[in-house]
Amino acid sequence: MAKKTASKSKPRVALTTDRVLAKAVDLADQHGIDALSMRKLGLALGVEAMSLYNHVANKDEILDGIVDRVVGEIEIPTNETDWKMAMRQRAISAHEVFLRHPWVTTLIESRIKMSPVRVRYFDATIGALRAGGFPIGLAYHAFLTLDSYIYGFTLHEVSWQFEPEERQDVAADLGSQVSPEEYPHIAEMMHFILSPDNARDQAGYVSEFEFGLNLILDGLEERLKAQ
Amino acid sequence: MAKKTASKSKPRVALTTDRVLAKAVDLADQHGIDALSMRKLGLALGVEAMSLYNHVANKDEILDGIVDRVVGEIEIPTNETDWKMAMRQRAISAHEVFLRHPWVTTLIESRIKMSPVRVRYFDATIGALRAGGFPIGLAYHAFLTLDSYIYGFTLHEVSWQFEPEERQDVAADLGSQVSPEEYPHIAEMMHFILSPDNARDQAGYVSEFEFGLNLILDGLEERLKAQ
DNA sequence: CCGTTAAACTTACACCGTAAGCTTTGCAAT
DNA sequence: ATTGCAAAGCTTACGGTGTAAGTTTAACGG
Repeated sequence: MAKKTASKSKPRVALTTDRVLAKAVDLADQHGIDALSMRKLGLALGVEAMSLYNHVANKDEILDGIVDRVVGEIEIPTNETDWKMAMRQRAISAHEVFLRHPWVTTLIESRIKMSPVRVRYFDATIGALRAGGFPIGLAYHAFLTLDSYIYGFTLHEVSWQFEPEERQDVAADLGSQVSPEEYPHIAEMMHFILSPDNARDQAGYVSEFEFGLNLILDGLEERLKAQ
Repeated sequence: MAKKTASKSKPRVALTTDRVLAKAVDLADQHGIDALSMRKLGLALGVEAMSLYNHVANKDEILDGIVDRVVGEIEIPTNETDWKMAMRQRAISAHEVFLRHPWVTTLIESRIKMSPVRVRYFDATIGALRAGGFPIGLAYHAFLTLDSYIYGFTLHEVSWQFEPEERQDVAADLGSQVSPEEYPHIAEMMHFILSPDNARDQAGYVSEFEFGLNLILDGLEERLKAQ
């Protein structure tokens, strides 16, 4: 009963790259990406910071890895539906995923490392457009336009997300700086945003996201027909 | 010749908040936003890091300040042209400014502090849309859609900007990972992007930016008519 | 039972933002 | 001209960061 089973105090549950990345996503989700440091990540895993380097090369690899994991959550277009439906589903899925992991939007564009996950995502998207009759040039433009909108909108959205009570403070702070005489249009817009008329569409930002999304999809359809 | 005019070695050219921010923009432009530290900024101004705190409260105030300066470079819509022209000019101006200061795109959405500069920018934009006949709700949606696209596209663009020789390496690296059999659409798209056919439109990304921009503007016009 | 080896830990370094306290500078009032 | 004082500089220090280098521990195959 000596060595083999002794000192059960530390079973050492075998760290893996996967467990490291999963915990990193957890921490980022809970405390924001800035709070993700090697020491804190180690702590959360019951390990010293330097031990992490046995499973990842450096912090950049962790950032690449967690972005990749999240991108993997986005539903990939299938060829079973028409291109417009496929693109809408993809956009909405991406939007949802990014809202679930708000820190990704600020990170994703700075992580240009290609990975199988992202390559597959790109390929499926372009493929759905090509299957819908888009020439390659138009498909490329369509992809760029859609993704720019998705990232841009979501980035905007997560940056301006406040807790309900916070929202009042922010509005008040803004209101104090913005005299309605000097900036009538801002005042009008703020009034509109905070009005029940606008709040009625329940999820708030959701319908706002879909406004631009539908607009772009309709526009693409037109460009496609004009070919 | 004693005290008063002696020791001319250090004229002490009087640091100001303005000089601090201007130099901060310079440093960010030259070496990226990550290289902007209080110590390096002080060094560039011939001053110790802590002296900066006599002119700015903290680093966040510097970040807010330099974003504000850059936003101030964007041309504000005037009421002399129709809304579509005004929006196009604003978008193109913003795009140019962001390319001049690539670090801003990653920073602007995390700096939600309102300032006179930004308030004026918002107000002028909404104002141009209202003057063009947009109801407030549609103006708000139009603003959100356009800005999402502008930020999203530019963010994408600055992240994927490479030096000419680098471009080859990246393409090669990507090519090695992407077998044309496995990912035919990616391969096709890469071929298209690198082809002279696409490179012909000189500035490359410019026409790509304007594709989506025109698409959105046309779509907004349609929505406006449908009112 | 022991040697190998993977994976943990420890220490150390250069950087970061900034709080607290000290020193110099230049102007205003005497 | 001298002095007083406030503004704006400097110095030191603390707790944080990523990670290079070296050391110890634990698990497993022979």
